Amino acid sequence: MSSSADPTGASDRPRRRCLRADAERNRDRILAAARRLYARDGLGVSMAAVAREAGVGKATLCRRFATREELVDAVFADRMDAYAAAVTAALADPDPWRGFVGCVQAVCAMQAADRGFADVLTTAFPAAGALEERRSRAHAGLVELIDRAKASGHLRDDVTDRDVVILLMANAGVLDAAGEAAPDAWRRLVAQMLRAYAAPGAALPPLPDPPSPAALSRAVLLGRTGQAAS
Amino acid sequence: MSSSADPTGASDRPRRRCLRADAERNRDRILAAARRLYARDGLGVSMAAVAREAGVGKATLCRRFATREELVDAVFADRMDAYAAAVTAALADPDPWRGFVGCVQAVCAMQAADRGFADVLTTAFPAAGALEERRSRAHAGLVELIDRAKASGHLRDDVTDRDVVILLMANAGVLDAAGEAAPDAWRRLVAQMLRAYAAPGAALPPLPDPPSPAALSRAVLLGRTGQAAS
DNA sequence: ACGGAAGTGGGAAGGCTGTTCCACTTGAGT
DNA sequence: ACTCAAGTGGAACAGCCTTCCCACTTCCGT
Repeated sequence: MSSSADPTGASDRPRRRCLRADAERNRDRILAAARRLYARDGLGVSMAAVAREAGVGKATLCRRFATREELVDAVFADRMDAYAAAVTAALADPDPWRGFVGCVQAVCAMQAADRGFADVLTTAFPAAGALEERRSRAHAGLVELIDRAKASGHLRDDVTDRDVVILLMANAGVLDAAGEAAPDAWRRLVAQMLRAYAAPGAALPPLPDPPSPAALSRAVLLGRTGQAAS
Repeated sequence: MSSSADPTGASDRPRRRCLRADAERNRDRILAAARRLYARDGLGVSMAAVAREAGVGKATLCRRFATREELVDAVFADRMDAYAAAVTAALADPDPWRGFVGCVQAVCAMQAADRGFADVLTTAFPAAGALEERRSRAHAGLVELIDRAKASGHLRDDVTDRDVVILLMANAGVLDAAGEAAPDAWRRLVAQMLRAYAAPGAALPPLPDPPSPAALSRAVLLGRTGQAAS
């Protein structure tokens, strides 16, 4: 034990110092299963369902991730990185307004592609370490992006980063309510919102068509997929 | 029995022909309790909790309202009437654009005042008879209101009734995510959205201040009150 | 190859939910 | 007043979730 190379990394990490090979494999299976279920059904999925999907016992899941928060934290770390990357890419755009528009669209698209991520973006957990740290880093970039877009004159002066946070919350609501019956409703929301943000004269992407009346009323009639509100 | 006056009305109604006095009282207590709980916590409240709050047995509740849908239908009938009334009042305004703005604000305020109603507006139940009928009537008025506002030149031509439905969904999402930490965040969303709807030159209400960064991040950190998403 | 420790699954316990049944109470008509 | 059906609450049931424990398996270092 003293001469081993400790292949997985530092041994001074408080928990999960060095997992056995099969345990590591199970951990990955759990993460993959959770990612799949969360993306489809949101964060409400039960721990038991994740264990079932992963093909491991409930005890295994509970030991590896003591709380749902820990699991969520591990599952969405890379998604949060993608968020930060989108902000960084937008900052690299020579046209700040175009960067801002693309960034907002990209993040909202990420929410649409992953219901769990939509929840995560607007619902953090107090103790969620890694996730929270990444989010705040991305947020700082967003503030910078907004400042530059304002300076360019294409983003209205009274728009703030909180407006974007509110948009993310709103988008989550649309995704939740529209569900699969009107999977593109969110695009309409985002386009309208960008129109509100834009200073007169700023270039705007074309407004996508709204969902058909039938699709939207089907969405309303079907209601939120699971939980019937709550 | 043959000569009784049947005080409550027609005896040919399929269900609930004529409740005994104490039963009627219990029914009212159930409705009041449900109204209270739904307004505070949304439609996710369990039937058992409603029965507990009303001080009646679970069986009584289940007999009176066989399904959650039936209960919701009865509870929100009057709220839906208020919605229809808001549309009617807006139609009576000589300035269609002002009527439209006031109506949107009023309905979103109703959502904010009653989380259950916010859910109901975007989540109908297939068999919800009375409620659904009222909603569609109100919606017809909304379409009329939109047409008039467009004709007045103050509402953009490409805005449709589906945009308003999407706004209601979005608003529900903001209320859900912002919770009590940022109880006015929805006003900002609605104001921005109206800015997007407005044709150049249309009069707009002043943009309310966004929530403080602290309040909003507290909201994000606290997360959705109950159910943790889904 | 082998022994010990790390890791495993399933079952038990305890908590929710919604539903159904049944012995008792109570209101209302005569 | 008296009676009987309408109405009641609580117990019992089935189903889900989470948590914990324990006997068994599997890996890993020597």
